[in-house]
Amino acid sequence: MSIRSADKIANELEHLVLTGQLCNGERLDEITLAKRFGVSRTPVREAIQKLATSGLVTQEPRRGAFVRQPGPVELLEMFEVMAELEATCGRLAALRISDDTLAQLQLTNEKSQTALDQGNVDLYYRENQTFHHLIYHASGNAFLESETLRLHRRLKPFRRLQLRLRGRMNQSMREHREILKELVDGDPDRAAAALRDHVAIQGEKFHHLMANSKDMLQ
Amino acid sequence: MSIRSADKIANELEHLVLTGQLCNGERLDEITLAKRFGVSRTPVREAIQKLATSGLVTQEPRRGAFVRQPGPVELLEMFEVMAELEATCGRLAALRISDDTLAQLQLTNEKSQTALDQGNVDLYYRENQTFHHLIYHASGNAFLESETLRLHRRLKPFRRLQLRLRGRMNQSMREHREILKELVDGDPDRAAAALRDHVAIQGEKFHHLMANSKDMLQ
DNA sequence: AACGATTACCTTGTATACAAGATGCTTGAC
DNA sequence: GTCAAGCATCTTGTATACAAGGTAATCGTT
Repeated sequence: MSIRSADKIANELEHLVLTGQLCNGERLDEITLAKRFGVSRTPVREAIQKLATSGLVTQEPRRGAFVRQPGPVELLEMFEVMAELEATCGRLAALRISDDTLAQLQLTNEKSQTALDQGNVDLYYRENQTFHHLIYHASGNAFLESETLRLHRRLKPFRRLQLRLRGRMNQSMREHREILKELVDGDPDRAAAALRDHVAIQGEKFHHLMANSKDMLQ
Repeated sequence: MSIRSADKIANELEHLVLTGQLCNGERLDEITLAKRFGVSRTPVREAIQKLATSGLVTQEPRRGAFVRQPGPVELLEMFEVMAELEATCGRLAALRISDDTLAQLQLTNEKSQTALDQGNVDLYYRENQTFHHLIYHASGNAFLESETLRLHRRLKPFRRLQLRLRGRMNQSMREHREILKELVDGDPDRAAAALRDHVAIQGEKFHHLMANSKDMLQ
């Protein structure tokens, strides 16, 4: 963790946006935030600009920064890209993954199954995340890993929602086992396809969610 | 163009880094840069932080920001990701591209051929860029387009070098024609493969360049 | 003479002061 | 009563002042 209060504030703000405590379109008032965090405007400004470059807020000159939640179209686009990035991770991982990492994936899947049996969504969610992160890392491409992590992080709040759909956790679990199987077999194309489908389905499920409650994220 | 001098300075600095006028490891002194641009430290700081989030410089607390050119390994990793992103653009474009855009691609390729015949590397480079950007856009996924453009921009200085290798322009031209053919045919997998190979070759060529002149980028 | 500690200076990080543009309210005219 | 113009106020953008930590040089000791 950095010492810079600007960085701490950036993380705080990011969390507030991602968890929806700062709603879409809301203006980030520098003075208000400065008071809230007990600092001057300077670190707040730096934090806001950091969020701006990662796309969580838009800046209009002399008017301020506004929270910018992606709309339905952009979200689907992001899931589409996410699917491809994960597919790529899977393709490379199939070629490069170590036995040790395969064992970790196996263990993670077993824990996921336990969580599923208990109906523990939060635990499943965490194990699910571990599963994916292990694959990113197993790609052996640190740049790919960081870029994929970045988008994963960005989609986190939306990804989480769809897990609560009826039967989605079961389906997700089956997909994870399929993915692991392809990685064990070392088949790059099939691993890529399994991961692409797995993530694409998340996008579709999310689409369904949106169709049913348009204003959910407002 | 933004009015904010911070943004202008960020663009200036980015250009200086990408063109190598600010060398790897060099420290970005806020005071020096402020004098150089005729402003105070504030906009310079904001500009530096913008570069930091895009990975062109690293920041060490209380020590400053340092230019960070990617090393050989990271560059190859970036080319690997670039190849996949472009492949994805190609896959989607094969399904979604309009006749109008196909015509533009055709025109661009003809101009490229002219440039090649004249041995005009700069012109070929520009037409090459247009060709790729058209495909990004034709993917119909604005998020994918912007992410791909971002990485394209980041790799620009390295991509450019390999065009000067003997025979590379001719090979590149053939690959472009192949890509266009697959897009006309509307075959997503073949279009994706053609683009992936095209970019992967750039990475390989670049690898050769590096092997021959290790200190080229210092 | 070499090594270490202390100190002075320099740089970054933060706070505050100032400048300039945008918003919104008030006031006046129709 | 309504609309518009002007002005007050508020916010952002920039400059400067202050605080704190890091670097390096110097001085003292062994």
